Amino acid sequence: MSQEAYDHTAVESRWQEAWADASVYRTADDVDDPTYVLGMYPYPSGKLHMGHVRNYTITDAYARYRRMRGDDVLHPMGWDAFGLPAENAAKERDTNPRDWTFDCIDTMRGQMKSMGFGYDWDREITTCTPEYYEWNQWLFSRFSDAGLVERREAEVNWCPSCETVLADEQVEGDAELCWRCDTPVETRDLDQWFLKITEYADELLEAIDDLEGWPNSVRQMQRNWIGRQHGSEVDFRIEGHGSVRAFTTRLDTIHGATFFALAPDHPISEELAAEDDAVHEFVRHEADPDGDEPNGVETGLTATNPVTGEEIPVFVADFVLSDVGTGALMAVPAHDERDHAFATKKGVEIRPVIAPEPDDWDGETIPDAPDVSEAAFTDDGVLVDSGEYGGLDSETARERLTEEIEGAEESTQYQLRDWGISRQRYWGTPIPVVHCDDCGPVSVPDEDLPVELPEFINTTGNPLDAAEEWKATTCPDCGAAATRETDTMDTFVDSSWYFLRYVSPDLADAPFDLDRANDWMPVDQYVGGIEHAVMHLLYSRFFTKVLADEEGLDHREPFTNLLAQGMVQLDGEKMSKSKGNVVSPQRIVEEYGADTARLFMLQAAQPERDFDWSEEGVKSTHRFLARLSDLVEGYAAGDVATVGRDADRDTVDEYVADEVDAAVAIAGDEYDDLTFNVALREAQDLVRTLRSYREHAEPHPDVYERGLDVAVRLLAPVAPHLAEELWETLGRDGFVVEADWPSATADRETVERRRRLVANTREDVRDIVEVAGIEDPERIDVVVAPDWKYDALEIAIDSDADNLISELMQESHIRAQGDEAASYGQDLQAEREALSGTLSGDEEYAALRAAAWLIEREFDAPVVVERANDAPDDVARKAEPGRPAIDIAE
RNA sequence: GCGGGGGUGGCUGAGCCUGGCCAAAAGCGGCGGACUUAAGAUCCGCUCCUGUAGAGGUUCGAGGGUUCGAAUCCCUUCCCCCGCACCA
Repeated sequence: MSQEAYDHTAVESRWQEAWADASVYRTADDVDDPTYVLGMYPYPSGKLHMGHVRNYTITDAYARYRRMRGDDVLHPMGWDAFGLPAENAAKERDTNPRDWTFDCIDTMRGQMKSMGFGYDWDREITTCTPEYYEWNQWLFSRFSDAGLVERREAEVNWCPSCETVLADEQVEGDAELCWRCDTPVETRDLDQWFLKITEYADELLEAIDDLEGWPNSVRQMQRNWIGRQHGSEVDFRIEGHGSVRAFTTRLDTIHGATFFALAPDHPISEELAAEDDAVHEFVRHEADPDGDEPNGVETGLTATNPVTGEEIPVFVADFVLSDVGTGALMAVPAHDERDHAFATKKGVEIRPVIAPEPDDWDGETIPDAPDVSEAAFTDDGVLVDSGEYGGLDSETARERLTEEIEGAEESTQYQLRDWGISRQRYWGTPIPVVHCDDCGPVSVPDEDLPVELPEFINTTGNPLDAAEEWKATTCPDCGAAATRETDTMDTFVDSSWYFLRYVSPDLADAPFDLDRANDWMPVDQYVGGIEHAVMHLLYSRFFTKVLADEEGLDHREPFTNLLAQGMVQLDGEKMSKSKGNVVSPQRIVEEYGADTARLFMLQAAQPERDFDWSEEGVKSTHRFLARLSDLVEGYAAGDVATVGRDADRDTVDEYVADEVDAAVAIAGDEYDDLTFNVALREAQDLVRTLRSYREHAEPHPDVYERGLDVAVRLLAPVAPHLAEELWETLGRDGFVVEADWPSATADRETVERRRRLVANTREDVRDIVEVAGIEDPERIDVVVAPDWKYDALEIAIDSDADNLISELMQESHIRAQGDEAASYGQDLQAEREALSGTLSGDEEYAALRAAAWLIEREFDAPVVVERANDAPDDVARKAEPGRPAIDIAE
């Protein structure tokens, strides 16, 4: 047999063409409810990288597996084709974003095809085409109709280098750098378009609990991002400035409020800065919200505590953030760490008003106040020194105080902000609005959509601003001269509903076919990188909910199961161009073939874990495929000496047949769980078993051929080209991609017990041979326990009687064993709690006979497997269920 | 700080939810053997300690607990990674 690698290039291109010609990945519009398998569509940056390959290998393998299981499968692909890099690239290359993007798409589509990814390319979508972005505009108008669009001036993150607005999420790190170019981000006030995602904050938060197919980490990140907090708002009066509202989650601590603090950009701080030099100095120069130290300046004003009437000093402090709560807070240094630090620094009183609840608290006695001189006590407890509220527990006190303080009310705060979708860039969806001097901003009527992008103009600012002809239009309402909105949409708008477009990608009068979407959604299995845990996944959930409320979609969540795939690393480090440690998928495909790359990736680790790329591993995977190829081709070519097809099966044949069953039973479970690594190990082990079957025995053709056939099918989802080639070599009809998944006659528990029995018995023989120092065994007897012991074991497992022995003795055939039964009964009694089921005596006998050749081969001695009745008593006596007696003659 | 995930044999890493078949899968590395002129590849074993018949001992970050029985459940504690964070 040769160890030459098979010609992967020829094999792969041959089947890629055959699949395409036969449209095997096409999902017809009239299927009822296909299994929807989706990988996050890529930004067409130029070439596929290993992260893409891993992502799409996972979805492809799963899609193929589901298809073999008999499901209709929807497995589409598209392009997240708008975005800033295209503009930058166009400028660098003196071309335009459209041409550059489509070039990239062509390259990447070709790479995907060469990887053998089985997409329904008839459903391909490209977000930068008017046919797609028209529906972004249409949806914008629907959101607008539903009152979910707002235009307002907002302080935005502005990247001076990209000359664009960034979402909060696109600003990275404490240094606040642009996510694309690492330039420090500035702030600007601009009129911006917002989608009111906060209207859905409660549902987005609460529905996370039901997303049981999502990883906990992602669910938790979304909860944090939404950041809902229940508390109270309460008014403090500041002389000369009226009432100032503060939000607190700890209204129970209000008697301990010893100062009041305002954000540097709070309106009152601004007023004070105008008249007070110290405040001005602080607000304009000293305030450092990003620093670790809380800084502040005393204003000389006092605020009136609405409960106690006490006058407390007012500070302007940089640890107070204007976008948190109300931008003003009552500070309780005794019970808040940050307030404590500030009070210590400024010498403000620290007055404890909450004591830890005593262990034996009677619910009435007021405990002693805790010592808070060194650190705040931040837990809930019992109120002390709080007037009529003393002795209440924190929670009750909060409720009563909220009720009884004049003007106080319950309030819920969110960290989630409305989604600013305006971008001052060219390469995005034009926001479908016209600005009219008389009518203000007016939506472009649906019949005038899409508002298409004009030709690209190479300019430093926003090219749409420079497109004078395009900008000039008329007001849809009054017909007067008007100008177009020049902002484009954040590309996350595109990706918030693209999974719906695949359902009906060519539909001309709606974004998606509602009936079909209701049948086909949600996505059953979504796979992508963890970096989209918050933005893309949250926005998609938001869109889905709005479409459910406004457009009759029957689903409120887009993705049932989510897999966040791990990174492909090199020597423990993330691959990146800047580190120069990138492995090119292109090279791997050329050198080893797509099947090798796919198989290596999936068997290297569980899909959600990071793993190290290893050239050695790739080579070893490639050799495996070559061996498999040899094995199948050798058989097909008649090079394997087999027994006649009508020969009886001997024990080796039975063993191999059992192992084939075992592989099927285990691999199927593991594919279901997306633990490809385990499934593939099983398939690889099966190939190894078949090889040694060929080497050490004359295979039975039925058994051997079924083994090869099963191995090919188990590997088909991951190594589809070679599987297809070998499927044909075996003379099977049709495509393996359309073949049925193999079925097993044994369940997983049985095959695992069988394997364990065989493995334990083999180990025991080795132990004996070694420990007893047997040089050259002459004969090995393996004796399976008598049936009555299996019966006794079963009774013992089911029994809850105190006296097991008397229960056993009620069985006449056990009682008939006399002392032996009593002795075994005592053993069972002693291990009562630890007993577990085994195979039946007959099954054990069959399994051991089938495996006997392994022992024979290893020790070069005949092995006799027999039932207890046929063996000498002194040997048979030691046999127990799950543990045959072993007698070795020297 | 809060939240999430982890700490397992020389290394990587499964097992932990649903306690017992766990001295603990698999891979790598190492050792021995087969094949080969040789190397490579492949195949068969071994790889915590002790042991002349399948046994015993000590292990799963540390310490306690529950249980007939704990890598697995509970508590305390230390360390690592990820996300969020001067969030009122």
